This record gives sequence, C-alpha cells and structure tokens, in this order.
Amino acid sequence: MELQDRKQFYSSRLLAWYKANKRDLPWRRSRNPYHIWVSEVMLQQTRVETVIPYFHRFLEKFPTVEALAEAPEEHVLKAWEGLGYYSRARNLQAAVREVHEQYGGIVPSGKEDITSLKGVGPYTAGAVLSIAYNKPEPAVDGNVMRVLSRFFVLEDDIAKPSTRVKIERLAQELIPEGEASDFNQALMELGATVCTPRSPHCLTCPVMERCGARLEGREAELPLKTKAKPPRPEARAVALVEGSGPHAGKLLVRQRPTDGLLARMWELPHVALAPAPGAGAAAKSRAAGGGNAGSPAAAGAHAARMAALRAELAASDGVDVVPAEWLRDAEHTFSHIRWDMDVYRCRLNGPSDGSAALPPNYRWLHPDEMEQYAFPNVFLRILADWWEA
DNA sequence: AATACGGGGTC
DNA sequence: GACCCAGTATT
Repeated sequence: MELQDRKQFYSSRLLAWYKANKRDLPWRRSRNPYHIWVSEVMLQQTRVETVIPYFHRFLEKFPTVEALAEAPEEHVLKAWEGLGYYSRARNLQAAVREVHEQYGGIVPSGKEDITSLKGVGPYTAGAVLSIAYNKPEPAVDGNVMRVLSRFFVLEDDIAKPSTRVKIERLAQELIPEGEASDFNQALMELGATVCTPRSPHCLTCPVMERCGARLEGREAELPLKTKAKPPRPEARAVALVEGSGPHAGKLLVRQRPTDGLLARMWELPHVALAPAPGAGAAAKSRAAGGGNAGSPAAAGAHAARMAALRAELAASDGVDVVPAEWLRDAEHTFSHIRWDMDVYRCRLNGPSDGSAALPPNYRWLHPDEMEQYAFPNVFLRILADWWEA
C-alpha cells in the first residue's frame, strides 16, 4: 500500500536524520521527567533560544519537585518574569505540589494522571510521556502540524481544534516501535530547523523526495491556517509617582488581582481611558511618528487624561494621585490587546512627611528591591528607563 | 468553536 | 507590519 509505504519511509528517514543532527539542548541532557516537564511548559508558545536561560535559572532555584512544591509562589513568578503567559508558572507549581503530595514526588507516567494536572494539556502530556518515559503517545505542536500537513498534503485548517486531533492520530501511527522519545523530538526538530513556516529548506530535508507539498510545489502554501483577529487598542494613563520624605527615591507600585491578565504581577498604577475621539487622535498622532507633547491639541488631551487618571485612581483604589506633567508615551502589544499608554509624573497627595496610608496592594518600591517583585516587561521597561535617567 | 492569555523573533 | 512560536483553560 502506497500510503503505508510513505509513512514507513517518513518515520525511518526522519528518525535517522534526527539521531545524526539533533541540537544539543539543555533539556536533552537529562531524562529527569521533572526537568523535561519544566522545559515543555516553558516551551509552550515560546522559542527555544528564549527558554534556555530561564530553564537554567529555574532549575538552579528549584532543582527538584520538592523544591518547587515548597517554594513561595512569588519566587516562582519572579523566576518566570519576562517569559509571559504567567498562568503557566502558577499552574506548574500547583501541579508540582499535586505530584509532591499525591504521587510521592514522581511525575505520573499514566496519560489520565498526567493530563489531570494543571497546565498539562494534550501536547505537554504527550511530550513528557514520550520524551521522558518513551511511551508511544503523540506530542503535536505547531511544528508537527506544519511538517505533517506538508508531507501528507493535509488541507485542514490547523487553527481548528479538530485538526489537532486528526493529526494526533497520524502522529501516533508514525512512531516507530520503541522510539517514541527520539521520533517525537525529530518531528519537532524538523519543523524548527528545516521545515520552517516560511521559506522551508527543502533541499536539506531528509524526506523531501516523497514530500507531497514539495512534489506539488506547494510547500509555501501549507499548512492552511485562518488568520487571528488583530489586538484591540486600549488607551491608558500611567502614574509614575515619586516618593518624598522617607520614600524619596522610590516609586509607587501595585500588585494586580489574582485573576486575569498578568495575574498577581506588579505594575505602575494606571487606568483605562474612555475610548473617546481624543484618545484615538492621540494614538493616531503617535502612529504618524510625531511627538504629541508640544501641540496645543495634545496639551488639552493631556490635561483631560491627567484629570481622568486622578479621578479613576481615587475611585478604583482610593489613592489620591496628582499628575504634574506628561513624561513619555509607551506602547505594548499583547496577543489580544494593544495598550497605548501615556505616562505622567505624579505626586501622592497627603501629609508632607509621606506617611499617608496605602491600599494593601500598594508599595513604595526602591530599585534595590526589584528582585522581590515580579513585573511584566511592559512596566519593567518603563521602570528601567526612569531609573537610568 | 471562540476567546483569553505574553513576549519576542523573523522575513 | 504580518506571521508565528515545543499550548492550555475557560466560556
């Protein structure tokens, strides 16, 4: 049968290629299921080069299941600072605590058990079971969907969940007897280094002779994927509040709520501005490339935003912050939201000795205390620029 | 099935 | 600027 034959060809060629060409990655130097697990969670939607330094630091701080289970959550979040998708860190620690308490510290090797852990979905379950335990489970990520879509000319939309399920069945059939660990990594390695999203390197591909997409000249068209919605813009006013008296040299920061975007991370106090014509115009003028601090129209817009900043912060947090001047703008794009920010230098209204009481989630932060607070990159950059100047 | 959830690299 | 990345949870 032709298809059977192609599958056989694909598996044996790919496996041999991988054994001869695999990259030397930190998590490939270990078969410790905990190490593999940590790497797989970090690698979710994140590039290998980005992960490597985090992986080293994380395992240095939390070398074992027990160490991570017993660590304070804020230490874990701090170790994850800058990596993004911070629920991964919280879920990983919750799952590791479960492994510590319910599985005697041994990462479970059963599909049901490991899938029940927080933050462990179909991909991560398959990756840990195959890579660490050599179990013949598929581990289908974006690479695998692309690589198999091309070789077998699958025209399903890889953005649809049903497509992943279909490709999982195929990926499982392809696993050579006793070679799950290397074969699954080979699939991903091919996608990461040869069968890349754009301009794949077909001439060096170990399976190009029988690659359907290549033979039809369609390697650039596959896989099919529907486009994501663009992030929605949000105008925000940020308060950079300098301390005085005993708080001189410090900045006012606050911790975010336990749920939602950037959960439990620290940030500069800020408010969302009404999506008024003014905000849109300000964003537009920035996009056009011109600074907007000088123009009369911009000055009026700043006055309105400063008033909104003070009023909204009083209403939401009960802090009375008095904006003094526009400092800078800043833009940050998440997957689904774009923040168009204006940063204002402020002072805290209250006793001149700076003894005013703060809400429980507020702190005065000295630059030397940064290692105790986890900030997302969007605020890390603003803080760094401020302290540098 | 659609959306929330970060941040950065690349062509 | 567009696309994508070793995805998962929630709705």
